[in-house]
Amino acid sequence: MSEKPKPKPKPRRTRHAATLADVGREAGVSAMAASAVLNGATTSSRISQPTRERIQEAAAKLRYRPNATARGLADRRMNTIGVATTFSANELNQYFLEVFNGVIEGAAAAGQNTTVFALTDWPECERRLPAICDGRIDGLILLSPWLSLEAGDKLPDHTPFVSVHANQLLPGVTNIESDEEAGAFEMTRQLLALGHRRILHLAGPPDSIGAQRRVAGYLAAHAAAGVPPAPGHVQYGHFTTEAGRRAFTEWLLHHQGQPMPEAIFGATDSVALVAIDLLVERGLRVPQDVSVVGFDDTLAARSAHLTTVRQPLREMGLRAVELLVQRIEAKQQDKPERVIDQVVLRTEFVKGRTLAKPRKLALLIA
Amino acid sequence: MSEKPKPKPKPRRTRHAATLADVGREAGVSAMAASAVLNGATTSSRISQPTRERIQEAAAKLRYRPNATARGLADRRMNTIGVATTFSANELNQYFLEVFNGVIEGAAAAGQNTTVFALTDWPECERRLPAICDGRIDGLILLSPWLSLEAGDKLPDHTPFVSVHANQLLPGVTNIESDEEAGAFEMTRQLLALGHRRILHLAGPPDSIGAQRRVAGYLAAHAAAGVPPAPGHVQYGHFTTEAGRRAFTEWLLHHQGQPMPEAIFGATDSVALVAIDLLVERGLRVPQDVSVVGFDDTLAARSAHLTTVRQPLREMGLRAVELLVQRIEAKQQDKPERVIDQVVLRTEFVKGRTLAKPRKLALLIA
DNA sequence: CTGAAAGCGCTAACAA
DNA sequence: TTGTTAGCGCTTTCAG
Repeated sequence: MSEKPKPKPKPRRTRHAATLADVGREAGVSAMAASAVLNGATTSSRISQPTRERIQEAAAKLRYRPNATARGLADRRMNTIGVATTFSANELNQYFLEVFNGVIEGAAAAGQNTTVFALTDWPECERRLPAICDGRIDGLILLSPWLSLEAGDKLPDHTPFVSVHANQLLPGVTNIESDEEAGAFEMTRQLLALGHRRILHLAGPPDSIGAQRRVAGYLAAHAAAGVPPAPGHVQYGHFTTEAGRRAFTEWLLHHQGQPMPEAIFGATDSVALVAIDLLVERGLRVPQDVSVVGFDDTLAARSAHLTTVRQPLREMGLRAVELLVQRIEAKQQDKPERVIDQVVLRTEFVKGRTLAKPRKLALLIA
Repeated sequence: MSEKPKPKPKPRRTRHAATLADVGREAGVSAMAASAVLNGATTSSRISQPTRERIQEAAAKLRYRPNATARGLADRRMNTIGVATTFSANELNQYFLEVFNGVIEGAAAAGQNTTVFALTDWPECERRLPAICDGRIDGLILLSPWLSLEAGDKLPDHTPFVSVHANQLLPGVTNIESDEEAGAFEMTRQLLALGHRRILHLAGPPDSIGAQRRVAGYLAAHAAAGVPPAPGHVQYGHFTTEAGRRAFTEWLLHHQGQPMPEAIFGATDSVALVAIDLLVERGLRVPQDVSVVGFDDTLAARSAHLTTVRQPLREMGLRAVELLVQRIEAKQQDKPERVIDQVVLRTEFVKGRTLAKPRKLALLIA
C-alpha cells in the first residue's frame, strides 16, 4: 500500500487523564501490554515481571485512570444495572427505599453499579425506555411497573429486564412478587379470629393487581371463616397517604350515624398510618377503640409499631439483582437461557401495637 | 476453511442494535449524516429535508438506538451524575431517601441520570474514588462524607465534586449544609421557654461536625436563657436508631434513682423515636410525662408527628445537583469558575405532638 | 449540503 | 513475551 500520510500529532483536546497509550509510551511498551497489566485484560499473565513493574511505575507517575466509557464500548458491558421507577416529589416512597436498599446491596455484591431512572409515570417509561437501554446499563429492573402488554412487547430486546411487582406480566421478563393474597388473608383471618366483624378495607386502585390481591385475601378470609364481609366495607382508593386520607374521610362522611368499623385494614402502611391519624383526630384511641393494620412493613410502620403484613422488600430487591445479573451473564456468553416467569416470596404477619380485640359497644360515626 | 487472505466482512459480534453506519447504508448516506439527523449533532441543520426523511425512515426500519457509551466516549460526557454515600443494610437511611429524592428530581430536570455508589464506609470511598471517576459520571455528589483532608487533596481533579453535609470542608468542593446550630438553638430555646430544665441531649458522635453543632446550639440556648445546662445531660452516641437505644438505655442505667429528664432532644429523628419507644416501654407517656424532640424531619418523624427541627433535605439534594451541573458545564467549556465554599440552608422548628410543658412533679428513674 | 477521515480510550485477535 | 492491527459506535474537523 501507499505511504502513510502521517499527519500531525493532533492537538488532542486533553480531557481525560493519562491513557493506556500514554502509559505504554512512558514505559516503552505497547498500550496493549499496559492494558494487560493495569486492567487485567485477558493476556495479563503473559507479561514479564520487569515489564510489569515499568508499566506500574509509569502508570503511577502519569496518574493513569482507566476510562470506564471506553472499556464499556469495547466490552459492550458497563457493569451497571438500572432501576426504573416512578418517583414523585410530593410523596416520599418508602416502598422504593426498602427495595432499593436490597438492589444496592445486591448490586454491590455482584460488582455492579446502580443507576436510577426516575420517571413521573409509566407512559413516560415506555417513551424513554429505548433511550435508557442504550448501552449505559447492562440490564434494567422495573420497579412496580404499570405497563401495557403492547409496551411489554416493545421492550428493547438487547437488554435483559426483571420486574418487581409488575402489574402485568411482561413477556420474557421475570417478575418478582410476594404472595399478597396470602398475606391479606392471614391478616384478615387474625382480625376475624379476634372477633372483628366490621373490617373496613381501604384498598388500592381497582386496576392494580396488587390491590386486587389484597382485596381477594380479605374476602377469602371472610369466606373461610364463614363470615359475610360487612357490606360496603371495601373502599377503593390509592396506595398513598393522601389518597388514604381522602378515601377514609369520604367513607366516614358517607356512613355518618352508622357504626364505626371495629378495624381498619389499610392497603399499605401509609394508608393505615394516616387512618390512625384521622381516628386520633376524632378522639378515638388505637387500638382500644379501633384496630388499624397495614401492609408492607415499611420503615415508618416499624417505627410506629403498626401491625402489618411484611413483604420482604429488601429481599425482593436482592433477588431482582441476582436474577438480572444471571441473565446478563447468560446473554453475554450467548448461552441459552430459560426465563423464569415469576418468583413469589412469602409474606408474613407482623404483630405490632395497633391491633386489639374489638370493643364491646359499637361507636357511631359522628 | 483453508482460504483466508481476504479479510472477511468480520463477524461483528452483533451486540448492539443497528448503528448509525447501518442506518446510513440503508438510507444511502453517510453515518455522519445519520448522526446529524438522528442525534442532533452540530451539523444537524445542514441536512436537506428529503435526506432527513430517508434517514428517519431507515432508522425506524432498523430500529436504530443510539449508544450512550459510544457517544460518551466521543463527547467525554455521559450526562450522568453520581451520588456516593454509605449505605448500610441493617439500618435504612431516611436521611438518604430525602436527599436522594431531591437529587433525582434535580437531575431529571437537568436531563441527567443518577448513579448511586453505595459504600460501606468512607475509607472505602477513598479507595474507590478513582475507579468511580473514570468517565462514567460527569460529576459526583458526596453525601455526608467523612473524609480526611489528605483524602480531599487526592480527589481526582478531572471530576467536579459537590458535598452535602461534609464533615470536613474539602478543597475545591462546594459543600451544602444547613444551619444546624441555629436549629438546635431554636429547639432548645423552645424547650427552655416551656419551662424544661433537665433536657437530655442524646448527641451524635463527638467527632461529627454536625453533632458538635447540635450540641453547640443546645448549649448556646441555655447560655442565652441564663440557664445552666443540667450536668451530665449531654450523652454522645451515634445518629442511628440502635445507637440511640444504647445511649439512652445506658444513660438511664447510670442515672438510676435520679430525676427523669423532663425532655429529651435526640440528635436525629431516629434517636428521638427510639427514645419514645423506650419511655413507653417504661410506662411513661409522651409528652405528658416526658417531651421528646428530634432533628431532621424525616418521613418517619412526620408520620409520628414528632416535634423536630426540619432540615430542608430535599432542597439540599436539588441544590447539590444544580451546583454540580453548573460546575460540569463550566468545566466542559473550560470556563474559569470560582468555586463557592459553602451553601448554608435554613433549618426550621416543626411543631409536632411530642412536646408539652414539663410535668409538675419530677419522676425518678427506675 | 454531504462525505471521508480521524480519533475518543480500550480490548481482542493475530503476528512476530 | 510482546507489538500490530482492527475495531466498539459516535462526533467532529475538513474537504468536496
